[in-house]
Amino acid sequence: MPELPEVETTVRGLETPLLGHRLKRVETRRADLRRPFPVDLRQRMTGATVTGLGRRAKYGLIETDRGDVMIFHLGMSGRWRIDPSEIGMHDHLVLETDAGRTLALCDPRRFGSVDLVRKDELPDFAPFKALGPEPLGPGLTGAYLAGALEGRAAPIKAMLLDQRIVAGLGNIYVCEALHMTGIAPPTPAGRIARKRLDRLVESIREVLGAAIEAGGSTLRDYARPDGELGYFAKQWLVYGREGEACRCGAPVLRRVDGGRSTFYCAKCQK
DNA sequence: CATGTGCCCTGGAAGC
DNA sequence: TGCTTCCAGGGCACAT
Repeated sequence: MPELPEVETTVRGLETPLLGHRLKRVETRRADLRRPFPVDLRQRMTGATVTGLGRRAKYGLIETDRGDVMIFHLGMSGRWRIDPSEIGMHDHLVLETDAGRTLALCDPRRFGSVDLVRKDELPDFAPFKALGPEPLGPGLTGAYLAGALEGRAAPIKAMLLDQRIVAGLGNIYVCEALHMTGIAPPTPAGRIARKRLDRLVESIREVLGAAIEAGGSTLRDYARPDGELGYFAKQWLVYGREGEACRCGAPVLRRVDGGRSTFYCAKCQK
């Protein structure tokens, strides 16, 4: 379930096996995910040493001493398997380090992607060009949101999922943040009072922060035999809880907008 | 430009 | 048990 917190946790989990290590083997096991793997991926990554790991929105970044950055997106079903007992049919990219560790990018639905760009050309990487501010960074403020949403008639839920407004929010945490703030998902984005936007920003930070913390705990025990990164504990208040009681006692409802489920409480969210 | 819709792909869960 | 249907964390192309 890769949203921003899981990508962040994944990137942190890659530090130990990758940071400072030389890649002695880089193998793609098919030609593409959402789009083709870079044709020179193997050539440019083999023999390179990983000098840094990072994240931008829901993209993970792996930097090498050659000035390259491998950018991965986990799509809907992607995850890195660490030291898998065997390589499976959905392990589409496999890295082996000088320490003998194996990392497999597993993505059954193949909605993910892998790109390779020069570090100094990162700002020109097309998918990054239009991204809005990081939700956990200094760029996301009530004032910024007020400006970005001014005059917009679209539902606040759709606006928060738009990566050009805020980069990295996904369906789960948008539902959770709107619930925490008490804003109804269909509310026209441009008509939300500034004060509520301030609180929305706080909720976004709180919800993401808690999820990253939970992911961190998951990470600490992820050294299970299969070495897989685990899933986050499902501690959501509305997401995936249709029919259950909200904290207020009213039922959690589900509606579908643009083909995606929205979970909310009609009593808490106005 | 702003907004809404459909599709990419597979597997797991629920329904019958 | 076995078959069918529904559903899913994202992003993008395309129509209006």
